Amino acid sequence: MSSPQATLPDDQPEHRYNAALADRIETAWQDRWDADGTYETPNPVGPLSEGFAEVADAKKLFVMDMFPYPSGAGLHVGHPLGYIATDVFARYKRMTGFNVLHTMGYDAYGLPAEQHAVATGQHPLINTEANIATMRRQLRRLGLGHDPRRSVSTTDREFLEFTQRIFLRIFNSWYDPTAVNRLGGPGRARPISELLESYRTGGRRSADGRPWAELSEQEQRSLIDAQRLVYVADVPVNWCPGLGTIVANEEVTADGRSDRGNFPVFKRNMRQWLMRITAYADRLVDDLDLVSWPEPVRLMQRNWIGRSVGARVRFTTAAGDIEVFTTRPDTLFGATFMVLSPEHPMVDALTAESQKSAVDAYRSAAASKTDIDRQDEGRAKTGVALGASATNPVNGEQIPIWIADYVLMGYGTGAIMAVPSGDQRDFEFARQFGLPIVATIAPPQAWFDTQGVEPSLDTAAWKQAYTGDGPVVQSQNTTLVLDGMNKAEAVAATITWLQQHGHGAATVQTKLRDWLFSRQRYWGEPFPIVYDDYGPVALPDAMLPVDLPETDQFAPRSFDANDSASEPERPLDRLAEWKHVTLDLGDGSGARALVRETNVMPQWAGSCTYYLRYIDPTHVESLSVEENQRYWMGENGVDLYVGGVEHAVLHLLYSRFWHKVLFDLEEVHTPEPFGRLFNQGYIQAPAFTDQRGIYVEASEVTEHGGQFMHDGQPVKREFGKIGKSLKNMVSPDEMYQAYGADTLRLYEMSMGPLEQSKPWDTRAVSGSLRLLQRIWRVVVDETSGEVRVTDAQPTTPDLRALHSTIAGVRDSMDALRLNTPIARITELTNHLTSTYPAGAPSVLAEPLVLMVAPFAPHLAEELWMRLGHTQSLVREPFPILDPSMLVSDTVAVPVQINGKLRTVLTVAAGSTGAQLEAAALADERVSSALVGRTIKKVVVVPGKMVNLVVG
RNA sequence: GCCCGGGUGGCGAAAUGGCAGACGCAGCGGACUCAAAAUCCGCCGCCGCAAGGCGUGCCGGUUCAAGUCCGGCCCCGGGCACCA
Repeated sequence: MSSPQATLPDDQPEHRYNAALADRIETAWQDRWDADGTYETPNPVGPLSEGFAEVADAKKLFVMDMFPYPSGAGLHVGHPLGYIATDVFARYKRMTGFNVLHTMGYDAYGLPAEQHAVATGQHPLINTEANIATMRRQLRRLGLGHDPRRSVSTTDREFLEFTQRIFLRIFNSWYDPTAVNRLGGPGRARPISELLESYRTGGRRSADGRPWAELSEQEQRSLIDAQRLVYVADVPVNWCPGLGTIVANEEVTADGRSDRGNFPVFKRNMRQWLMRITAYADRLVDDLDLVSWPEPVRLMQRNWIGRSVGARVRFTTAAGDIEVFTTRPDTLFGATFMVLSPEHPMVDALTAESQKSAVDAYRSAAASKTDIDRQDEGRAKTGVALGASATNPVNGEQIPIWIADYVLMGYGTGAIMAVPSGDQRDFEFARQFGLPIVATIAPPQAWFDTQGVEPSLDTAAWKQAYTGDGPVVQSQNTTLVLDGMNKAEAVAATITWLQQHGHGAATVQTKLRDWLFSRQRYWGEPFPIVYDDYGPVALPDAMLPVDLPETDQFAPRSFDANDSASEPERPLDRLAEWKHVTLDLGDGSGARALVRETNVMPQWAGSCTYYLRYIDPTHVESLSVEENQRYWMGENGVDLYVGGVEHAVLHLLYSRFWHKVLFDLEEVHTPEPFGRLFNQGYIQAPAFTDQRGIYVEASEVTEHGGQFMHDGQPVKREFGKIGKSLKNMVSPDEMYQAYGADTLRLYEMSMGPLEQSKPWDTRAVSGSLRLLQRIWRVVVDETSGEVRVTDAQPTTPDLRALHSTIAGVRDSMDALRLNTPIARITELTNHLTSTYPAGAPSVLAEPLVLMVAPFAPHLAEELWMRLGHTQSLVREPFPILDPSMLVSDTVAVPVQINGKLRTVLTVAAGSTGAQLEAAALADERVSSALVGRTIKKVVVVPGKMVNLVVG
């Protein structure tokens, strides 16, 4: 693509606003802002409280960006989109009287730094700190108004201590579903000491009913540990011996191998740390009503948690009870068979001798199938009968038990009752294998009509299952009569009956699973946990932080790639002196030999609660100072949180979970961390592929007559997310050099709606530079450098232009519609430059400068100073709208005939409907169009429009 | 297949149900200049000499009036994978 004009001709006016001048202005103002502490925001109390008295009456505003991972590649122009938007918003809010907290941190634990360390043998901290320094430089050059004192990294020692401290709060808690929480709803986390006390005093007993005192120490510890919000359990994971770590589903290829290294991956159970996020499933769903977030994100979280209300039903078999989960207990009389997942633990016990070989074959076929294979199978149902039956609790019928891979072990109980008349998958399965289909809900006439089928309860003619509502039929026994009820009534009646007869109970099922919290890596937060003979023990807060020990071996131990039984050996396992310690935990046991936990926390840990660090960045004695936290979090938490939609589920769900635990423990005081969320779009850029389909460096591609060429060869243009992988990076550094930071800021904000993805076009940046040049010329003479504003009085059209701009800008800022205010500012600028080519009245130039300040702060500060002000404009009041200035003597009123525009009348403001109608009819273009036609109706909206309906 | 977005000039985009295309990029014409750059002035949806007609993915509907509301479909982007 064409490269930006880095230099401009030599003979341009000496004081023209160009890249070189912008660079001088921007650098100077950045230095002055730093020196003056312009963006330092005071806390109510503590070390950062200086100056708070001056803003004590202002409203607070806490603005946050999703903090970045400090990548080695530095920034590209896609990164700052959200950062500029929050900065524009924060600057606008400062100018409208808010005390604004805005800073930026770094989410610096993570895999790329570890892999770099493995490759180079250099400690990841060295590389991480260098990357942070680069990003800080690039962001500072952008002129972001961040409080530098609050800029933290998750790897800072104080931050590490903070993260470990929160971990211990969660570890030392359990979830009491019967307790009333601070919002008055059911369920809250309570200190583990209260659970212990309840056992000690006899309020609770072990599962087998023995009192606390009769339990062994091991039994006591296990009983408590099993109920913590952080616990150890065997869970199915993707174990990759070749890498020596567990890998995520998305890192496993379709043929069951690791993304990196292409090693085999084995699904097996392994002891892992988990966080009990499922305890909060209901509140995580319900409290989405408390936040103003984009509806799609709330929907994604609801779907991810996947709450469905239904019942558990027990079916008896010769080998014991099988429990199923169903959302449709009302259709129980239509359950004509049962399907287990191939991995269900009771399959072996239920399989008849005659079916053994078929079942084994099906099971191994299902196990070896990849997701891709299953997908290719399309809709055809497969399965094998076990040769056993179960008793349907409502009618005593013996129904056959099958296994099929459409039933998943990971959801519900891994077993379903199949109701083919009311579930399409069960219907297809029944048709495939000739199983009975019994209708229990009578479909309406309309349904049969759309099917083209004669209405009948004889399902032989049905083409598909009926999943809708309708009167229940064929559903009664001696103690339960559902016939005639609707769906909701029948669900309730069935659940009551199941409970009374001991066959089941109402339950809520979620898709959400507990959060796997341990990683077999080096570059993460160590757990503040040691083990004694009975299990894990929390370190006391006074022993925090647990620092990462020094080493130069950062990779986990890898094993023979096929050794599926191998056990992970983590980097910290090799550090025997660190791992084996003698400590006095202060619990009365004295100094004793203990073993440290050698897993580390996942990268999510650091991003869960970093907003609390921004509030009190140096504080370590507790999570934060309550007065500061209550001030900044207010009623609704962070006032604006901006980031990419890719974090819609995981980060935001984990963060909400931790916050809710801390809320229950009265460490924080809002039910939700982020009151308002905004997702910015991506910046996309052209990317080019050669004839082999390989990406080529986009900056080296040239265009000749509509044909894109690279290295003499034609290449194909695509569009994609800007970045390294598509070789279409555009660095902000290039933009600073060619245009200046203010132009880059203005361009990114003017590209289009913030939430939309949009293509980068370096050529179009010049339009933003030209606007800033015109604003510059409103104030400064390009040749002499003299300030050229005048004392002239503004005219009525001037004031109308000014105030319509004020109205347009103010209207859009709160909603983060940041592209249209720039258009309004452009209009005002064009009005001033064409009306006053030799210098505009200062009463117009000053508000123009103030309005552009959030977008182009350096330029605005410079002009403000040249206009004679000695104070920074950062806290100068934003121009205020005088609505009377928008009132005009005349208005333009469109006249339509049959809805089509015919003319526009200029009439006196406040004309009545009758006057408008008369004026319209008197218009020549209207009357000529009306020749030979009759007016049937006249619609007049006074001040707005006239529409003549003619025959 | 399901869920979530989105389809408006050559391009990025504006538009509380009330003048479609504000503002900008690119382009075209003119002024200034020896020339160019910069700047300034003007043009710039499509068809048509014009009058006028047609235009917001497609087909219908509601309305005096639809880019906007309703129903159905098509295409593009993102997410999920038989969730009982």
